[in-house]
Amino acid sequence: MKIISWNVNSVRARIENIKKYINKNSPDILLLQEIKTEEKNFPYGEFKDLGYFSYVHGQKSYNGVSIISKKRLKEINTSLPGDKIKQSRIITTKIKIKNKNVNLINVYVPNGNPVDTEKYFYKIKWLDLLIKYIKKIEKNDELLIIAGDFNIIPEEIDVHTPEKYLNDALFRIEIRKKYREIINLGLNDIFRNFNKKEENYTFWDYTQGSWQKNNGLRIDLFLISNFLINHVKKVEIYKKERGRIKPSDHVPLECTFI
DNA sequence: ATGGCAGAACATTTCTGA
Repeated sequence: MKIISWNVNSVRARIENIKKYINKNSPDILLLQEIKTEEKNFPYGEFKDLGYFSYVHGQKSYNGVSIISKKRLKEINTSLPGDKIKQSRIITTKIKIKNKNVNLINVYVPNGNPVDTEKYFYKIKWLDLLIKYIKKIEKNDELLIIAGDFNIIPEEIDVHTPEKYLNDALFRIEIRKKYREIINLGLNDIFRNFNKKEENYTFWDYTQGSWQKNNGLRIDLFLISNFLINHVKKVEIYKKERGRIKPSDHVPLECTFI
């Protein structure tokens, strides 16, 4: 089963690229972030024509997440318990892997810049609530796949110029500590189980020729429960998507389960 | 150097993003 995570930076602006990607790669489930539209304007028909069901947590202009799936899904949830701001940043469902129930969580974590502003404090709060949510699921002995745009650079090798990001909301020590808290709950940045090398990025800024210079960031991640590690066949960053006409600034991250 | 580019909308300007 191939699950992919992709911050598309507007599902409507990206629809032709997404359709081409689906036709070529045939993922079972797509976790999309930054769809930038409300449900009423979501291109349900385009996905239906390709044989997919769409589950959407939309918002006008900003944010928005969705799950696109070949199979019909159940138990869709679109809220992060305790979040009072209610931006559209999470959508979850339950799937089966190796006959076990797995909570599949699609996230678009707040960016948090500029630091020490309301936006930054919201990011901290949101991560705290996510940690609580994970703990609750684990208390019930259930498995987890959390994927999406984390807006966190896990380590120095995940950014082209770490020294420039020391006081950035994506890389500040305080934020990386929150990230470590999540990892310490028994989750694994599964891309790193397959690839330890630097310069593996999932995002390149539109400006300053970042793509041409490979000035990227690795901020899109699959975090999975320990039990699931042995059931992952492959994890790949589908980098070529960034070189297309009218690309998103993020590329798909693919995780294939046996 | 807070710019650069891209997308959406109360749209020819402002906001958000990372």
